Amino acid sequence: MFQTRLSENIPIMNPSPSSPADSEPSLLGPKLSHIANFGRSKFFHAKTAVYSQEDPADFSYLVAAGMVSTPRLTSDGRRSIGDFHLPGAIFGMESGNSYTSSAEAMCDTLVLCFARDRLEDLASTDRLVEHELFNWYLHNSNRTAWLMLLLGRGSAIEKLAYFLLDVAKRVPNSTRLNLPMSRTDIGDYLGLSSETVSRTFTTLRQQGLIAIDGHSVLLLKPKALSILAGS
Amino acid sequence: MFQTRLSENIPIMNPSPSSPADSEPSLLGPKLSHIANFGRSKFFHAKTAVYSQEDPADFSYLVAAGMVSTPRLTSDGRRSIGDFHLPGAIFGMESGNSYTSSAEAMCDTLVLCFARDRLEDLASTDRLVEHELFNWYLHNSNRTAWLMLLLGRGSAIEKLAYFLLDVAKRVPNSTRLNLPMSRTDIGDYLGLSSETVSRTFTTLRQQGLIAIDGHSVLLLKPKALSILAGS
DNA sequence: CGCTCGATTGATAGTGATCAATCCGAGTGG
DNA sequence: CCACTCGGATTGATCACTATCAATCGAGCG
Repeated sequence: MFQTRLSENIPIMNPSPSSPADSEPSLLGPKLSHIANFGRSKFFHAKTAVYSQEDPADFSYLVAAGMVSTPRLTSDGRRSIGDFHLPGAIFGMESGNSYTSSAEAMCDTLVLCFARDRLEDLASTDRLVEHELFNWYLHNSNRTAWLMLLLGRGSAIEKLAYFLLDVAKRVPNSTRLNLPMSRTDIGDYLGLSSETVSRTFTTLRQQGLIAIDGHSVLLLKPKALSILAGS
Repeated sequence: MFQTRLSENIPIMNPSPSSPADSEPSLLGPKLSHIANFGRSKFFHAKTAVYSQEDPADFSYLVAAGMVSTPRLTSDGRRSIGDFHLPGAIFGMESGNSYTSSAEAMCDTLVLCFARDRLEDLASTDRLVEHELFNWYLHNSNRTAWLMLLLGRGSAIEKLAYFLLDVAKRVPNSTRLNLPMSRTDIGDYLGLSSETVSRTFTTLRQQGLIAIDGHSVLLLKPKALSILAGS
């Protein structure tokens, strides 16, 4: 039984609604609802690993509820988080035979699991699967392009403003965000030290743009934040 | 006639060799040789635009010879180059209806051109096309993940060492690289100012790792460079 | 020959990393 | 129920790196 307390404010993905294939792309990104039909659900407690870097990449995953991060370690000990995957996001697809990052549940998390060869077969035979996957990748490459600009050129405050708005965009109806990850995790995502993340949060709080209560962040002035974020 | 002087040392893509579909992925990345059969060739002189940011994204492109950069401008005037596309690379695929970056030929460049709807039809009907496209995207998301780590955490010298090796990896048999782009372009790719790029080049030269002659760079100690790049 | 644009080099300042010292909250055991 | 502990968060002080401003150089070109 999966009756575990899921992190509040992390919405459950709407379970495979019979929506038409070419529904307009929502703010949450292209839906993977058709693909979802073929997954096997699997539950992970907070702070447990879904898989580890270098493991054979035999499965891909779709987040149904919760949050998964994909941290990557370099030989010299530096750490980078590829993304924080929210409900509706797919992760764990690799071009090589082993995972190039690990994946861990940030909070209690439910995922759908796909055997790699089976998903490849599906994509070859089921046009809808292929379509959803490809749309997802196109959408994501767009997101990462802006993130790269931010990583290379953005200041700490711009990075954090962007981060908050980006998360807000991906969870529906929410100016109150639950951020179960640590400051270090956010820093490893944005290319900042945990101290700078902390300092920048307080700056935003002092400017009245956000309110912080533990791991819950209230966006008080989203418009001002989006000006800071530069779009 | 396209008998124009192409930038030296920028190799022509091997024109659709009748290699099997599942040939091992080379260092240059997955081949798009099957897709190439369906493109219409088009030539661009150095420093001319293939398309502009905001234009309707009706075509995708495959580089046959030369080099194309995809710079992106923010509302506040900052600039970021998504990638330098070398022979064999595909660019201009968008999830939305308009290009989110522009594209310009760095040197005299030959591309193959694909109408968007036609390529989508092809991907739906031709399994090989779908396979090549998807492999290409998986391969690329891997590359961008490492680039993001570099952008967020790397020092100027690490970034430049990585950049040189990355280009070298994508052109065959070459420790002598032709870099037709400006220092500013390299900086906008790596998140550095043009001055820092220049200074870092001289540092690498003074350390005997590279030799510079105009826009041609000779990699004298690739091994030392790869240690610097951290992989 | 002189113009122009990019590259290089120099000097300075700003931003964020780093090192270090509390602080806080949750979990633990008495 | 309360002291204790431990990991993460916050705040402070300092330093290194790179952006920025500025000057010079050099090559290509009219």
